Amino acid sequence: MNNINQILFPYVVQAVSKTFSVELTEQSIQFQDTRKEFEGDTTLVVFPITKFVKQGPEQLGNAIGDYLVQHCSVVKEYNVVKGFLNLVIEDTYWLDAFQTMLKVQHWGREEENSRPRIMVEYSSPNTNKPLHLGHLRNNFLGYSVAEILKAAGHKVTKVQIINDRGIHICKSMYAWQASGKNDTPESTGLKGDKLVGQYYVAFDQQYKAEIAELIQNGMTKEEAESNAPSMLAAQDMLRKWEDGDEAVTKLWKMMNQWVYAGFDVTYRNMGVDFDKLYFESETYLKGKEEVEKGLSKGVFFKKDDGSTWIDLTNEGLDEKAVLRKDGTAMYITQDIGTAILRFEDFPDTAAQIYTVGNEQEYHFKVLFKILSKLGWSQSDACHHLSYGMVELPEGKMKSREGTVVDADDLMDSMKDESKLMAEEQGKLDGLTTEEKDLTYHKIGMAALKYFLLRVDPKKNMMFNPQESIDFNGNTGPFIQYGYVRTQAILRKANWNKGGDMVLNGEVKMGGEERNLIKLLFAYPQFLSEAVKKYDPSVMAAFAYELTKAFNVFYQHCNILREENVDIKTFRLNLTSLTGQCIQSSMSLLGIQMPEKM
RNA sequence: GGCUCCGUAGUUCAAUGGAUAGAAUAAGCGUUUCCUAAACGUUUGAUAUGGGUUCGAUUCCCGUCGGAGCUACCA
Repeated sequence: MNNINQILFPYVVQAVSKTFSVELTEQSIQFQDTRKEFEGDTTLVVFPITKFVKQGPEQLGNAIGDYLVQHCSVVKEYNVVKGFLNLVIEDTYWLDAFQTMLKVQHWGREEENSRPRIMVEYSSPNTNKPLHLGHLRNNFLGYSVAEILKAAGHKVTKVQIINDRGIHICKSMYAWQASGKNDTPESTGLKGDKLVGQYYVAFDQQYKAEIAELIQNGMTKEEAESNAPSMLAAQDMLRKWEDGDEAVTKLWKMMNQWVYAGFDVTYRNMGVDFDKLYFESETYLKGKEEVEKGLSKGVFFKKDDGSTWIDLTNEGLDEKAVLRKDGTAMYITQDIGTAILRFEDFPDTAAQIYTVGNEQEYHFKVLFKILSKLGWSQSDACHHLSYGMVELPEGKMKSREGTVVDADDLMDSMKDESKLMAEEQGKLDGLTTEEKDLTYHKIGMAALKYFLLRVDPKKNMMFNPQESIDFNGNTGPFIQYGYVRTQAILRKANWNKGGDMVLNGEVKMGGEERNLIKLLFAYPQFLSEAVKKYDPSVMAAFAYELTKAFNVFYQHCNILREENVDIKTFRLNLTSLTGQCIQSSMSLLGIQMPEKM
């Protein structure tokens, strides 16, 4: 409910109480924004009230409207269409609201650190494969939700779990060693993650070939899969790694370094960062400990074969294994360890948000239940920020079929495209090469980030490499362009931010200005909805609506050419605040604004 | 088999149970002697299907059809 509706609420209650002697419940008073084809700023839906008052909707609407115009000073006039009471609010109300917004330091945002700490986990890629399109959605989402929570006043810690342990790492290590080539990122000129990824693929190919051969020699598929020499060698490596074998550990460290160095480049390009990293190689033992503790408390139980389980059948879930019969840790074991370690590292953490694909919804249900049974009450507030897949026209991305869209390549091509377009327009003449380059980057990333974030996170989305990313319409660059316009005007006016706002009552607002003020005033409502739903697309929609409203205003109202000084000042202030809010809301999506484009 | 999610213009996305289902793009037409036309205006075009609840259903419930995912001592 926005501010104006909060003001109106008691008057509506009064109106019904005084005219009909009926006390309304809170639920029966429903406001919504007035549709633009009708006159008004806000609309009371009358239907729910007809249940309490025996009157036709139109009659009732008129009665309430009359009362509001007489008793509530902000209501200027009203009209009733069917069961909808459209209320026109006085201009002075909006002008006052505008003044209030100008006085606030960062309009729309809450005071920093005024709300409890929330930990946001995102990214957490497999170290064997370079980052791809799906990771981009993950990273942009996680980063954006963290920024949104911050803007809403939360302390935020951005974390990532590095999956640097397990058989998959050993596969690449084995393949690298077996090739005997001693390739390094330096010797090949490849990014470290790309190089290691190649060896992971090489392993897979060799493994497949071995299986085929073994099957031909009479083995069943299952036998072949577990007896292929390369797999045996990788498993042997894993054992050695767990025993702390020096040579294996050294190789593991070296190859992990390569991957991280490669990822760092990609992260910098993406514009995301982390406050703290957790390494699976360091937390899985913690997980085992916590499971042992839970076992003695009776949270878990052992089966005859020695494996450890939890029974969640009473919670509507299944039994779930948490330790193998040989006592080794599983995926969920290390997640338990990591979660608890984080609660211990940051005792003021109210909740953890996990940005992980929706195929793991079951996993997180189980994890949160386990944490709760282990006595971590914060787990009730924990949230799996589940997002849908990014699909290609040919279906799912499959590395085997070469349909993986590489994150680095995609970001580069976005930048190239924005460069092409900018050069065609020639509006960046006069900037240095570095400035131009930065601008291309900002525009390309805006197109990509906005494309991935404007969609409801939980839904699968379609990405067509050839057609999807646009620079016109409902896109990042469109919004950037709106911002650039605001800045161009302010530059020409020699506008100092926070310059004196001299508004006298004579200022007559047009519909364009009014709409802009209404939207700006709604910023906090959009933000709180984005927080509630952990949904950046809410902010994307806000930035887009705001930019559209500004463009209409720009098209229809003179700003610099306005002769009346009061109106000109008013419009410059409006331009300034709009620019500020566009920048602010887009920064919540991790999108930066260029000064020119 | 069981469970979860999804199905909206040609296409990509919107819509706390509310008004004539919004945008963008594509296609057509128009706007620049004037603050950046990556803009603005305008025309055409959609709720998979059958029931139910409701004053009112894209939204909630049930069935059918279609798509995705989960249901590992994998991660």
